[in-house]
Amino acid sequence: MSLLFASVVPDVSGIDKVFDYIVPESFAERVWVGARVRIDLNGRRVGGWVVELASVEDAAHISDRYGRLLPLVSVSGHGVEPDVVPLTKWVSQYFWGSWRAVLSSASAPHVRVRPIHPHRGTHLAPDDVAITAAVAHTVETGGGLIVVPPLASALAVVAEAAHRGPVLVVCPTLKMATLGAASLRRKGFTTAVIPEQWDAARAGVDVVIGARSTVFAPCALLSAVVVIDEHDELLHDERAPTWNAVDVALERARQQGVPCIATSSIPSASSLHRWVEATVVVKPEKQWPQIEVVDLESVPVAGSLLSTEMLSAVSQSGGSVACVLNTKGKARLIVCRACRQVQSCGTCSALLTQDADQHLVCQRCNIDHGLVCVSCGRTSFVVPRGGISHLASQLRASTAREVIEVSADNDDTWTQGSVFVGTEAVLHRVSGIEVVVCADIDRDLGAPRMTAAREVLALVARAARVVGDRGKVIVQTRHPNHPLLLALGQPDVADALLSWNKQDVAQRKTFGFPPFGALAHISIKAPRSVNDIPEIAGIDIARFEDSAIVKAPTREQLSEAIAQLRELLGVSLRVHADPVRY
DNA sequence: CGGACAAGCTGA
DNA sequence: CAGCTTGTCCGG
Repeated sequence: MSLLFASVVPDVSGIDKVFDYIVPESFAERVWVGARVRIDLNGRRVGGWVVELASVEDAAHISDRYGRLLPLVSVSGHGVEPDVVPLTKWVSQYFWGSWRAVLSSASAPHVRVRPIHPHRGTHLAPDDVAITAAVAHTVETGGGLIVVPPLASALAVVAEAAHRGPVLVVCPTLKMATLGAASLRRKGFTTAVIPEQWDAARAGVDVVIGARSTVFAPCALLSAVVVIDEHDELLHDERAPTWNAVDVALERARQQGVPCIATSSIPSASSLHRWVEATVVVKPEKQWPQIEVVDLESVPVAGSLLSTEMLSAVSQSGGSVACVLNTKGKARLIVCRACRQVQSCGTCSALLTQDADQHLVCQRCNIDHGLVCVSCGRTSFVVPRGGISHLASQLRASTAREVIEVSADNDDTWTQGSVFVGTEAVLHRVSGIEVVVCADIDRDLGAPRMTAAREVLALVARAARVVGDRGKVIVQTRHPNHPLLLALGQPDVADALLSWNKQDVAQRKTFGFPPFGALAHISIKAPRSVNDIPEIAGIDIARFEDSAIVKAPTREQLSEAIAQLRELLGVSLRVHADPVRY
């Protein structure tokens, strides 16, 4: 007689182990690897995923180890695709997180999956010669990077790949995926948008498309994986394990023996490094909008952000103009609405912040100053938004057009064709923008971290996409000789950016930063502290208040060090693989 | 995670 | 030393 056994990962946080169960004969037909099941665990009924099935032919060998096993309670239905289960395990190991968390991100939105008849679209003629050639080249070499600026070209890459068979497409946002799917359907492809159309994706369509967790979605007869805008930070999951959809897409493609194609207008350092031999730059007629780099030193009024270029763009453009002024990293002031007093700590004079209960607290000496103004005792405060209101009022004084401040607590419907002032979020919240002005890029460029220039580049690329190739981006700075800004000012921006990018990659090599070394951010909960981190040979540890950055020459060495720390610190240790900022 | 159990602390 | 808190281990 043969017996069936299932290894199950329980869906309980804090348990990162696999447990074995007997599969009752009545379930045997309905259990598969990846299925959601219910199990008895230590007297509790909990959910879980089957990660392995084994049948034992000879009952004589079973007695001891298997004699005490419990049966599965029930089979709930769909969880993870069987062929994706090994991928989820790889992700949990590579990014130092729990298997359970990855299985959870990779699971179908419902356990009930309705059967749908497979439907493939008709194969159509390719529509862009340059892109056809680029895709052919990357497919031949087993995968690669295609540098294409506009979203339409990225979708042409998807269309070209989809001519060859079903593709899985990972986008930074669901919004982009939905728009992309609509455009591909107009071209005659069948699509499934994840997570909504999970069932259709399993049954079979030309294009399975969605945000970052789509990298785990089903795709019948998968022939290629495509990642759009591979440089985008949104492809990183912020929750532990902090996996990155590009790395996961590559591993999925490797496991399933299909090519992985990434597209970007401003490739990340790791992709440029990884695909040195398989990078194709596609050059359509016009790819980037006009980019103007303005030297703020030449502004007539000292300290003002109102350059002649900005004002003439405001007066000449018929459509909306967005002025972006990031206030990231600047201290947020809390000001009394009544007496205008800036709230600061009486003991150490540090600026106060507000906690979840609106209490004014000093983070330096950890004192709760209560709910009232430290000066007049009233309870109503305002948080001035950095220089945004200031810039808006200056603009109002200089133009007849309507100037609107865009902020988080202000979500009116906008008048088209106005001038909008706000943080980077303006680019996502206003439509019909013709001109973007980055009013003071030095605030972003001067951020004290290795990735500052890349973040600026990502901002400019986002602005470029918002205005389209006939719009205009104005970048204002006091350091027009910064290599990145010099590149942005070149007539052939695409070319200049690519060489800036390669130079940046070379510079990272000399510092041993990713992709040439491995980084992790670790945080440590009480009762343990950063002082419990020992020195480890070959590992660079930068200690902060309750966290540390760990750097190693290779990922293997870093893995070893983290295993060692896990052993020592246990559950007090939380690991963030490949921090986006450092 | 949550229960079991062991070792440490307190008070009459 | 009962009764409680705190910490560590384990689950199939």
